[in-house]
Parts: sequence; structure tokens; C-alpha cells
Amino acid sequence: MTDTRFDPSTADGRWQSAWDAAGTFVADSNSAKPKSYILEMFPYPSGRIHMGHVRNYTMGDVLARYKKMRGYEVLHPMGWDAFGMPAENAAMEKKVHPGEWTRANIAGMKAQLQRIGFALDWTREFATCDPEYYGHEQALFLDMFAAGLVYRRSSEVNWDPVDMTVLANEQVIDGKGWRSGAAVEKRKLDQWFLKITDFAQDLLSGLDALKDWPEKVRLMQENWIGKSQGLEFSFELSNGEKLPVYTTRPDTIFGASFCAIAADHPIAQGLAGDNAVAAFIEQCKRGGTTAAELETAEKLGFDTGITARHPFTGAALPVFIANFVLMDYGTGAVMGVPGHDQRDFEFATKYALPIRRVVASDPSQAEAPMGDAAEAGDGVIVNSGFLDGKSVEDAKAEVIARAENGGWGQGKTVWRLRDWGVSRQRYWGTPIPFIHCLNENGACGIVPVPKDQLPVTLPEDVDFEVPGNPLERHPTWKHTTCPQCGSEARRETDTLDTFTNSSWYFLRFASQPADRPFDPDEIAKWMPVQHYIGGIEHAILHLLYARFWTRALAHIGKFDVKEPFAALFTQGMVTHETYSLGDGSWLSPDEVRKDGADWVAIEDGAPVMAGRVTKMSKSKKNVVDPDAIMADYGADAVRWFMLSDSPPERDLPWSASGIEGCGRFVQRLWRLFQQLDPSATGEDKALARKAHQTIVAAAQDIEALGFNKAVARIYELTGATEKAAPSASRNFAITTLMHLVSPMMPHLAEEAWAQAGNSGLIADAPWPEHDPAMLVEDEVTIAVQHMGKLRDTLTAPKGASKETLEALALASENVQRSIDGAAIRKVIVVPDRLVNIVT
RNA sequence: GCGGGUGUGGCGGAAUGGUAGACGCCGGGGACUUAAAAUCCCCUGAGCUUUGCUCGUGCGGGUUCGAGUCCCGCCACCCGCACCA
Repeated sequence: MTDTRFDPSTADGRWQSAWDAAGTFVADSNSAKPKSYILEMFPYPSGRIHMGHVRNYTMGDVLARYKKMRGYEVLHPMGWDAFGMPAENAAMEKKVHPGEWTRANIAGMKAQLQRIGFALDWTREFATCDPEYYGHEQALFLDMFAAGLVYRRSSEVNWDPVDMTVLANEQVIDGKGWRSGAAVEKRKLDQWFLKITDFAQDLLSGLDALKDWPEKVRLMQENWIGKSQGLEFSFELSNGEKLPVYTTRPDTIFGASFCAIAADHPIAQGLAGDNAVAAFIEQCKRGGTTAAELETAEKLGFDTGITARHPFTGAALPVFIANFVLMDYGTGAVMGVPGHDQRDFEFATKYALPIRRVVASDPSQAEAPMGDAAEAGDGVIVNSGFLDGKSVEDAKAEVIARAENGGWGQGKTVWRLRDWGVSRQRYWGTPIPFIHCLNENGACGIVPVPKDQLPVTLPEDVDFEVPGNPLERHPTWKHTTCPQCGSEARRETDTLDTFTNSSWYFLRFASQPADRPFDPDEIAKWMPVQHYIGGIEHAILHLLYARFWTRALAHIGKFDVKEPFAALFTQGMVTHETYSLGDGSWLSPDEVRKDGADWVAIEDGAPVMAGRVTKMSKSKKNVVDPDAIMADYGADAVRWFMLSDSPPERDLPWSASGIEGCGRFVQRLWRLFQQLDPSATGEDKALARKAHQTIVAAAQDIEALGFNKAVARIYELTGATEKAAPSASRNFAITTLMHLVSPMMPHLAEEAWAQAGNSGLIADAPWPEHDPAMLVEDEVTIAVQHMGKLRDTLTAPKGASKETLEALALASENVQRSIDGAAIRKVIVVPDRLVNIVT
């Protein structure tokens, strides 16, 4: 027996080369095996792989390797979400071309991923900034245009004054740009849009079928799509105009006591000549939009003096300009029903408007006084003329029917989801393949680039000396001729939102013909993705856009796939301790030590405060570099750490002692693997049984993505095997362990496999078979309780009769002492588990 | 405010209504060693009058022979959304 250590610094690279040379992880779409497409969200090539990537990709890797062992042909690809603003920022700061910067990052990060030994099919690698990729994207965009799913319109856009670009609604957070953090301004620009709203209902309905998506993500998408059903109708105003409003509660229409319009509503704007009105509008716009501000913001209104005629009662309702009404939802105007809407209630209270009950728990409560809040709940309609006695549901239908018959309103579904503005005034993105014809007769207008002229490639010679779009000011790039009439023309200089790139990349991984974006037959073989793994931060944007593109492409006949991702898993973050000096500066966890109960800086003994355990970030100096860890412990220890302890959907706290423990376990397994003893004979039934049980349990755990549980079981089997005396069973347990850890610690497993004299790669070996007969214990431990409290345990043969167990239990000294002569009223026996004696 | 999640030892966490704390980390003790590293063994929820007993899964109730698990009512923290009519 040797006492050599496993040396990852040589072994890791050796096996990575072996897999590479053998093409072990190259997916064969012509294979007769069942297919399994395992995908992790591809990274943005920002510079370095971080621990979050390592965790994400390790989970996917274990699944991919496991599926391969179970006889699947596995597609597990990797590529680069390579367009985006950081590349342009780098270009501005470091005077490097965005493409050069991106390519260098990709090379570095690819080497890092390879160093970790991921089972990836690198033959399918691409970056979204490859002209080949974005050329196909342009073709798909033109197809969608031809199908009426792309349009152009002038619209008020969210303009980020720092990044000098347009942001989608989704990219505006609390009125600030999601990336720059600058306050977003409104500007009118001609923009390209994708008609995601055409699919609003389908995207919503489709969520129900996504059983293997987290409930949380489905809810977030549901809320984002934001379907509401109600009535749109117009009030006749005292000034002769009409005021369209939208309500989801037409049943409460008799409770309306005022109308409120947004500050930027046309009627309000029409009154802005009045100084008082103008001042009020200005005041509304100043209000903050953060959660805290909105919660505490007082409801403010300005009585316009105009009144609105109630469609049923004819009552004259005052029309207010109000700060809580939004112009961009519904019609920008509401009917105020204070009794049954909290905002309206607050407003009515402030301005002494009538608060009328029109819904009650039952008709006898019609005159019950209102409390100090609106009642939004269900009930029966009261004080509402012909609606009295109806349920809320029936009353809604009745009012909508009357409005439609009377021609003054109609039932309407309103969506929160808006069409997706994809124009970006940036260089580093997919050029939008259109040409603006400058012919003076204007007949051509905006013309699609003919497909045989794709890709429209980005110019290489660009400068980033001034903010704004380098394509716009490039000396020659935008000048071209009209494909239709041949006259002078100008290229579209907007590029596509980078979320477009990630909306179909999974299709290109599955199939990459040179002349088309993808081949439908190949798509049919691999799609949908069986397991999609990534961060929760993409719960709305990326996942909704990808679902939309898949539907849109299916809609125009590209293939027959509806949902791109059959199962979604959102993994937790990798976190680490933080230590602050109290002045806003931070120390890295390896720069501090514990001094009694306190933390101090190692360097100068200065007192340090332990902060929260948070996501690794440069600003808090709690980042751990994967390369450094791999240099110390090897890839397998890091992979093992990523899978251990924390359930994968929760955060994983990094710790130095934790990785050390993983490093120790790698060596412990290595020592055990060397104890295979061909001369050993004889059966160790208990150990063999444990090995068979672990084969089954670990498989179940991996399939449920319960990696931490699979890890715990492997620890248990390892411990039991170590303790066992040499036997044929022990050899079996050792070989079993080699297989069970091979998806998780593939380098160690290969090394041990080869050292044990096996030919071929363990990566190609199947998951071990289990013997069902060996799963059953022949002896079980029975818990013995008195009044539900544990008093003793006893060993009995599996399947012992109730009578036997009861007798054994009553024979226990501890039990008899506890019973203390009391009369036994009942004995509950759960076969093979417990006996509970009730007195 | 609405929606969702989480709450179990010093820490990460296990546990089809049936022996709470598997497994890992930390810590303590011991073996080996001149010594250290490495490795191995033992202990490790709290308390007590210690063959054993009591308490213990955020808090308060309930259902049950039996509750971390089911039901009702709270609390705390985290995440998402938001004056969405």
C-alpha cells in the first residue's frame, strides 16, 4: 500500500486533456440514445470567473455527467453573452477596442472553466459578438419583421443620460438606470419594438404548464405580465369633454364620489395655463418613486372645478388632478371609490369627499358605518340601485353589459406588460438590419437589408472619445444605398438590446448550420432544455424574453417548440463574511483575526467589526478567487465544496475551513481507493447493503438536485467502508464510491479508476447497478415509547409481527419503570418502526 | 401595502406525522511522533439529584397515541413587486 497523495496539480490537467482528446463530452445528435440538454446560463465575459459561476456550472456539470452515466446522450454546451456595455466602458477607460477586450476575457475565462474540468462540449462554443451569430440573429429579426412582430414608432423613452442610451422599462429601477444608477429622463425617439404583448396571454397561460419551475419565478412573471380585467368607460364632463377611465371594480360604480386624473393627463395639461394648476403638476412630478417614499407619500389633489356626470345616477362628481394616478397605466384617469379602494379612501378622507358603502358582508350590513380603511374584500352589493343583492362577480358582469349595450363603455383587459423596445444607441451590439432610404420622393422609407447581404457587421475602426453612439458618427459605415431604388441611403445605427442575444442562444447551441440560424430537425432532437440553471436575477427579463422568442419563432413556423426550458433551477449565491473598519472601508476575511471575543486587523491590531455574510463583491473585499483556491486544493475540492452543506437553492457561505475539509476528503477518498484488495474474499453484508442503498439514494438526490444530501450519503458510505475489514464487499463499496463521486470529483475518480487497472475513462462508465434485494434490512431498530416519549430502543427482525414487537417492548425494563404499574389502555405498533404504549 | 421564502446546536444543515440534530465545519480530549504536519480514535444541544430524568426545532394555541412536520393566530429576517385603478 502506498501513502502517496493525490496530486491535482498534475492529475487535473492530465484528465482534462484525456477527455478532450477522446471527445468524451461532444454531443452526438445522431446518437440513438435518449437526449438530455443540460444548460447553465452563459456568462458575460467580464474578465474573470467568480465563485458564483463555479457553483452554477458545477451543479450543471454534475447533472450532465450523471445523465451521461444513466445512458443519455447529453448536450452540455458553453458560450459567451459577449455584447454589452462593460466592453464599451472598458474601451473608453482603457483605450482598447471592445472586441479585443471581450476576446481576451473570453480566452481567460475559458481557460478557467477548463481548469475546473467541466464536461462541456466546446465544439459548439460561440460568442454572441461573432458576426456569424449576430448575422443569424439579424435574419431572425427580419423574419419577425415580415411576420409583423417588429415595428417602429416614435415613443417617449427612458433615456439614461450617463450611458447615453435608451432603457427598457425593465431596466429602470426606482427611476434610475439599472446599470449607471443615473436618474432616467424622458425623451421622444423613433424606436424599434418587438410585439411581446401579442403573446401576453400565451406567456401567462404557459406558466401553468411549467411545473418544474420555481413557484416564485412563475409568480414574478405573472405579476410582470400583470393581466387585469375590468371596464373602460367615459364620463361626460361639465366642460363638454369626455373622460375615459378604467376600473377593475365596475361593481362599485355606485360608490364613486370623485374622479382623479394624472398630472400629465391631457385635461390637466390643458388647464396648465392656470398658475395654480401648473404649480400643482410640478409638485406631483417632484415626488420620489422609491418604495419608502411611495408608502409614506401623502395623497394630494387639485380640484379642477370640472365635474363628471355619473352614468347611472347623474350625480356631478368633482374631477381632481391627483398625484397617485399614473398616466401610463389604463387611461391615466380613475373613478374614485373611497369605500373600497385604500388610495381613494385616503384621498377622500383628506378632501372630505363622501365615503359610501356599496359592498357589505351581507345585505343587513348595508348601513354599517365604514371603518378607518377601505374594504377591498368580497361581499354583496348594497346601496347600488339595480345591483343590490348581487355578488361582486355578477355585478361586474352586469355593469359591463349595461355599458356595452348603452354604448358608453366596454369590458377590457389591461396588461402591465408593454412591447419590448429593443433599440440601443450603442456600438457593441447586433446592428439592426434596416436601411433608411433618403430618396426625396420617400417611396421606399425604411427597408430591410436583403438576407443575402447579412450579416451587417460592425465597423472595426471606431472611437470612444466622446459619449454617444460611435456608429452614428462613424465617417462611412452608415452611408449606403437603398436596396430597392439604389438611391443614397443611411443604415440604421441603433443596435439590439443585448437581451436579444440571450433570447435564442440555446437554439444555436442545439444546432448550428452555417446558412441558417438553426435546423428544425436538430432543434426537435434536443429541445426543450431539460434542466436550465442560473441565478434568480434573471427570473423576469431574460426568462420572459427567451420564452417570447421561442413562441414567436414557433409562431412563424420555425419549429414546434413552445417552452424553451422544461425545468428551471435558480441557485443561491456564494457568500462570505465581511469585516468593516467602521469608516466605510472593509478588510478581507484573511486580513483579520479573532482576539478574544473581538475581531482585529492582523496588520495593526485595529478593531474590526464583523458584518453580514454577503454575496462576494469587490467593494466589500470578500471575494475569493477560484484560481487561487484551485492552485491550493485542486478542482475536485472546489467542486465538492460547491455541492456540500447548503441546499443548492440557498446561499452557500464560503469558508477557509470548509474548503480545507473538502481538500482533506479528496485525500481520504484517495487513500481508500488504494485499498482495493483483489485477494480479499467473503461477504460483508452490512457494508454491501449500505453500498447498494447509497447507489439508489444518491441517484435520487442528484435527480432532485439535492446535491448536499448526496454528498452526505457519500460521506456516510466512505466512513463505513473505511471501518470495514477487507472483503469482496469492501472492494465493491470502494468501486461504488469511485463511480458515485465521479460526477462531482471527476479527476480523482479517473485517477483512481486508472490506478485500479481499468481501461477507458470512468466518465464513460455507467452508473452502478444496485441489487433490489440488498436494499432491504433484515434487522431493524424499533423505538419504544411510553405516552409518546422515547423510553428504549430494541432490535428486531424485519417484518416482526405486532404481537412480537409489543411483547418485546413490554419486556423492557425502562418501559416498565416508566409505566410504573399503570393500566395499559392502548398499544400502538408501527411495524419496523416503533411501539407506543398509552396508559 | 401586496406576493413569496426562511426560522432546528457555536456554524452550514438532515429528518414519507413515528428514535430531532444524519453529514460536514468549528471546538475539546487522546494515540502516533524527538517535535510538527499528516493521519487515526473518542467526546461535543442545554440542564439535572446522571442505570436515568427534564427541557429543547422563532412565539402562543390546537389536532393526534405521537408534531420540526398538519391546523389557527402571531413575531423576526430575507427576496420580489408596487399609489397598476
